[in-house]
Amino acid sequence: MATETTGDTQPPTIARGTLDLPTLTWVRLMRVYQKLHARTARSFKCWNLSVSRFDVLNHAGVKEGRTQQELADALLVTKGNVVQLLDGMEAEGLLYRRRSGRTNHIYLTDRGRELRRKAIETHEASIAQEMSALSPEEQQTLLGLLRKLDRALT
Amino acid sequence: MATETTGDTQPPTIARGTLDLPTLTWVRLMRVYQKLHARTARSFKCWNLSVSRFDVLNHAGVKEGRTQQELADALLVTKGNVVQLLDGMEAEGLLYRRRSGRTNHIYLTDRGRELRRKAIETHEASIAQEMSALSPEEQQTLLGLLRKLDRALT
DNA sequence: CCCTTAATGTTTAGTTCTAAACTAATGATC
DNA sequence: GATCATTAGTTTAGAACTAAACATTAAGGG
Repeated sequence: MATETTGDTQPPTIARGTLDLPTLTWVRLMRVYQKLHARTARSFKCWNLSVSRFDVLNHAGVKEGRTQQELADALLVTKGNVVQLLDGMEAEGLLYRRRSGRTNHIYLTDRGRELRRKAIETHEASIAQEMSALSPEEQQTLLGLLRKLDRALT
Repeated sequence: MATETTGDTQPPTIARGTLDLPTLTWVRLMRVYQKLHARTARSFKCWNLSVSRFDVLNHAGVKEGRTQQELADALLVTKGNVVQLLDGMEAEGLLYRRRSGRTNHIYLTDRGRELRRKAIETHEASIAQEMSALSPEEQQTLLGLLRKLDRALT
C-alpha cells in the first residue's frame, strides 16, 4: 500500500511562505484572539461563568431594561443563543425577564450585579496583565487601528 | 408583581463608561475578530468548508507529513477536535493519515491540494478587501503590534 | 374591523469545540 | 525483559453557537 490509494502526484510540500500583508495580519489577529479568549475563559471559570455569559451580564448591566434582540445585536450573536444564555442565567438567579407586549426587558438581580462587579474587576486586572507587553502608547495605537477596522466592517 | 420577587435594591443602571485602555482594546479586538470570522465563514461556505477545516487544510499543506498533535498545537485546538476534523475531511477525500508507530502523519490528496489552492486564493482576496480600510502602513503597524502581543502570550 | 406584514421571542436540529476518560504504543529503569 | 510512566490518538458527554421553522404580538392599510 503505497501512494496509489490516494494518487498524490504533486510534490509533498508547497512552499508558501509568501502570504500577503492583509492575510498575515488576519492570521495574527486570529491567534491573539484565541489566546486571549482561552485565558479569559480560564479566569472566569472560578466564577462558574463563561465568556458569553459574562458578556451578557456586562451588557445587561450597563443599561438595564434592554430587550433580548438588543442584546443579540450588541453581542453579535443570534437571538436563539440569547434565549439559551438567559434561560441558564435566569435559573441561576443572575437576572430576570419582564414581559411587556411581545418584548422581554432584562434586569439584573442583586446577585447578578455583585457578580458583574467582581468579574469586571478581576477581568480588567488580567487583561491589563496580558496587554502589558505593549506600552500605553502602543495600546492606544492598536485600539485606534482596530476601531477603524471595526467601523469599516459595517 | 413589582420588584420584590428578585429584590433589586440598587439603582437600575450602573454608569460605567470608564473602561480602561487595555479593556477597551480587548473589547474591540473581540468585535473585529467576530466580524472577520463571520465573513470568512460565509465566504468559505460555497466550498463546503468551515474556517477550522480551512485552517487544517492550510497547515497540513504547508508541510505535509505533520502529526495530529503538531496540528493541534499549531491551530491552538485540542487533539480531540483534530480527530473530528480529520475524520470528516478524510471521508471527503481531502487528505489521508498514514500510521507510523503510534503517530499519524497527514498528507493531502490531489483534491485537497486543489481545494487548498483555490480557497487560499479567494480568501486572500476577500481579506484584502476587508482590510482595505487600513493603508498598507497601518496594516504593517497593526501586524507588528499583534505580533508583539502574540509572542508575549507564550 | 380585517388582513397582511413585520418584529420578538422560542424551539429544534445540527455543527463545532472542550475536557476528561480511555486505548495503545513507546521508552526508561531496574 | 518486567514494570511504570509518558505520549499519540480516540471516544464520549456536554457546552455554545447557528439557522431555520414556529408562535405570538404589534402595526398599517384597505
